[in-house]
Amino acid sequence: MVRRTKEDAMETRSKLLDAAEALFSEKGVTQTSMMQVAEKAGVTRGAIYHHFENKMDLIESLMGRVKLPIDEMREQISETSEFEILEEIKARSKEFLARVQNEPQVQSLASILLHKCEYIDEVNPIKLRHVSGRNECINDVEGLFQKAIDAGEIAQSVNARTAVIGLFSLVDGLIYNWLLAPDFFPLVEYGNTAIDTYVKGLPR
Amino acid sequence: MVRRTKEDAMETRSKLLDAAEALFSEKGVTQTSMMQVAEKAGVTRGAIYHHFENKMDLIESLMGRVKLPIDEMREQISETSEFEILEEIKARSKEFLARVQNEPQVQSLASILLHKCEYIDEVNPIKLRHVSGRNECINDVEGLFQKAIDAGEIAQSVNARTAVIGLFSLVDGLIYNWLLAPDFFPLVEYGNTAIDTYVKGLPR
DNA sequence: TCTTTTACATACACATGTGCATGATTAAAT
DNA sequence: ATTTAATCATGCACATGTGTATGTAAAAGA
Repeated sequence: MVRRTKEDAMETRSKLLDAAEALFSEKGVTQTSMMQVAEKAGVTRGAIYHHFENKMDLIESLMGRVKLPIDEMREQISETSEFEILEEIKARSKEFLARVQNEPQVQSLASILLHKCEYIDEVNPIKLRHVSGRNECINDVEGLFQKAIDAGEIAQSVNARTAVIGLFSLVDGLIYNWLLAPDFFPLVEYGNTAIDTYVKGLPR
Repeated sequence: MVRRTKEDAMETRSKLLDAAEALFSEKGVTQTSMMQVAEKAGVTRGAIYHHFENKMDLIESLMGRVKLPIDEMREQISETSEFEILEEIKARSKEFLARVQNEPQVQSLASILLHKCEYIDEVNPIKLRHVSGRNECINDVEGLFQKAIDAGEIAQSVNARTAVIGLFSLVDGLIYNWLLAPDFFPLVEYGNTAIDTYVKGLPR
């Protein structure tokens, strides 16, 4: 194969990431070999090891090129207003579900994160990205809940941290179960109802 | 090694299952080799292939020897009463959480199911056990919610199926996140509050 | 134009895992 | 007491995957 231009190189890199993303989300991370990724991308293994150090590095690049819903949620929350905070929280949570359902790439990455990889040790970049992003977002939303408490939208008896973890678990669980069998229920429709139900159940 | 009695054989079989359970939940299914399982059990690979066909069969036996919370939930639901149905649902859900938190073996299996294996194809016995048990349980609890609607405990506007899926997703999400980092929050305490909040939010 | 470097392809060495066949010893059956 | 069969241990063949070293042709740089 001849040497390509720099733009061509970026294209092969992109094709490699696309191939890996598709194969990982379809067959699982450990069940996919570098050989298969290369074949799907139309190159040889040599190309992969030129662009990436190893499979771990490939995964990191794969996760890094997309802004996941959890990251977007944090940005939007930082510019939230002082009124109708609970409505804000609900809206952000619903957008989260919508992105997973409607954006194929987000769906693939979520599938990899939730079902197609093994969380082995703390060094695993997949787990790191998942957990760190989650923890920071939980802290942010906990702040929102506290503001809602201070503003009197919900009762003083509510513990902000408990409320966040319940909400996040609900969202995670919805996505988890939906990805397990997407035909089983409509994510956004059922999910939005569940979010409304949960928030409505918080003591006033 | 000398030939042992039949009881000894069952003990080695049991030791193999224990070793596999510990290693799988610790390092992941694919990252654990038959060699490592054998070593941990104090035997050689030959012993494994005498008792089990392959790794898949080993996993099936491992999952089969324990009654998971979801199975117990179904049994208890079948003998439920006609009154205070919502309380019944809440109680069963909380028991579910409590078993995961308090019983080490249940915790290990839940960890394997949620974090330490890859859901590849439909033939995978792990996925099969997880999904089939869940679907049947969801159907049962859906019946319970319908009874609660008919009994006037919650409004006619509630869709039983939507309500179940929300509740199950909440429970799954709580366990999922707790297993990810058990020190992050107390499962039973926060989980019970979340369950109460969700059920309380259902329209009356 | 000449040199260097990039972007891969090719090939090799090595490690690891699986499945099975075979062997050895003794409990269990007759 | 003899035979059978179970319970493992041992060893081999085979496949698969990884990482790297090397080769090569063209783009990039001087």
